[in-house]
Amino acid sequence: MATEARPSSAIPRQSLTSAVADSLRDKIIRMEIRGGEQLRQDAIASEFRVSRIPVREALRQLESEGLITIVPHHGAVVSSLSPNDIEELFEIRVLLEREILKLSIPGLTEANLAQAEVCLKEYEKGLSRQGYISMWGRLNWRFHSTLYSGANRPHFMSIIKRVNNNAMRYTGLQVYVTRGFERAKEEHRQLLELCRARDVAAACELLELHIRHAGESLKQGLLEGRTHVDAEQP
Amino acid sequence: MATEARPSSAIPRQSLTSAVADSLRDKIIRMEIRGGEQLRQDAIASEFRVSRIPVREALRQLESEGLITIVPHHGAVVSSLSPNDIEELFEIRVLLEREILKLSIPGLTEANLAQAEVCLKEYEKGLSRQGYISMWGRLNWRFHSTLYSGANRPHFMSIIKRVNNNAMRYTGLQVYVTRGFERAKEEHRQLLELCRARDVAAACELLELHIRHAGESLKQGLLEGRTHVDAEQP
DNA sequence: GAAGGCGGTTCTGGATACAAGATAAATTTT
DNA sequence: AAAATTTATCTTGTATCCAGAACCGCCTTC
Repeated sequence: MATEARPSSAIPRQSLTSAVADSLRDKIIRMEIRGGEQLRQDAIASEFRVSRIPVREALRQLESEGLITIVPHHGAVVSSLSPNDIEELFEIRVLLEREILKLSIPGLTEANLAQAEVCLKEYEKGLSRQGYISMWGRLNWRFHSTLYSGANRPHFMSIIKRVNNNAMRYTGLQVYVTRGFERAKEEHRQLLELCRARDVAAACELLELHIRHAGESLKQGLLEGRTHVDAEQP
Repeated sequence: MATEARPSSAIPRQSLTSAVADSLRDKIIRMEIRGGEQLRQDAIASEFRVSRIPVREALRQLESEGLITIVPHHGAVVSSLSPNDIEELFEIRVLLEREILKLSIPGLTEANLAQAEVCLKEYEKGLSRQGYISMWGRLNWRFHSTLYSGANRPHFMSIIKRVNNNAMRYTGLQVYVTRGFERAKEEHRQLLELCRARDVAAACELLELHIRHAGESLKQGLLEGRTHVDAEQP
């Protein structure tokens, strides 16, 4: 019987590997662990009060999600993205999310729209609190994915989620740097209204602008060196 | 057992985990392991003459690549795709590959074009042999990825590769069922010529048709239930 | 004094061993 | 004899342990 030795970072009931993976992913996305940082298996293991086995499996998973890079016999490093990478990720976002929104709008139910509305409402409350950046990222994803749910395209969603995960720590940053809350909020509301009106063309157009502009300003921020994101390696 | 190995080390070089992952991925794509089939850790481990640790890590990796599904305490199952899944994957392929081809053509070098030419030449030789289905898949990917290499978009490529991996076992099937070799070969040659002529619009158009038609006929094949093709098993 | 070996330390990679959950089978009970 | 329960067995999940590679400092040597 395993001692219920109150672990400091409590791991939920699922498999330890998944729990560790989720927790690490979260920390990376929240930028609690920065790009370029080394991930020591032993440190992570003892932090979560587990052995290194689940940690290693989690690292493998995160690697194939593109969040970290594993160099054989040297360890795992949180991958940091160059401005070019960022630009590319946002190109992909535009392409995929425009398409899925187009496919989704005809299938959106009232329940979906209401749920998106709830997300917007939660913005109001959550944004002033301390962890607002990560909160913003999470809400942002919930809002977008809700709008896409009418398409019923699980593979699309899986890829989009992955791309978003990779970009999210930087978008959070971008919002922080440019104080873009209000603008994003406004765009989201407009977007929801266009979806509600089933105006596919206008909604897709707005979404594209929304994503593209975010990408642009983020890339600018990176280029201006306002964050010491490591340069791309050889 | 495709492992040409002396007792001790079944897999040379790189980390065992990566090697196991590569080998398993290959077997799944070649349909040497069918959709729905259970993957027993112990069996895989003893097949490769390794312990279960690298196997488990490899399975995690394959899971996040979408090739298998891991059910906690129950094991890993090769995921099989429904006709709807297939259709969706091909939608994604059209979207991404059209875009990347557009981005790539201006940047294609003579070396790239020559390499694509080589792929086409190898078709001629390879296609009559026994393992032609997997050979076809591999060549197909090499040809396409060569044509996309001018875009310099690693993230695009990574996603496209992943989607292709998921669809590839079925495309092999489709080619087999419809005897589509000749048509595909012809389309590939046309595509190469259009790229050589830097005719972006026509090339993208042809690529879209190429992918879309493959998807359509494959979906048809699946719906007709002609899914039992014995892969090349000596 | 600088370059290059040389040993100790640390970390990752892999294997064996053990615990726990799940499935199948056999036994008991009604 | 059928259903339910318990037991047996198999498979997965996790921990502990060992081997080997990379890093660091020291020392030797030219």
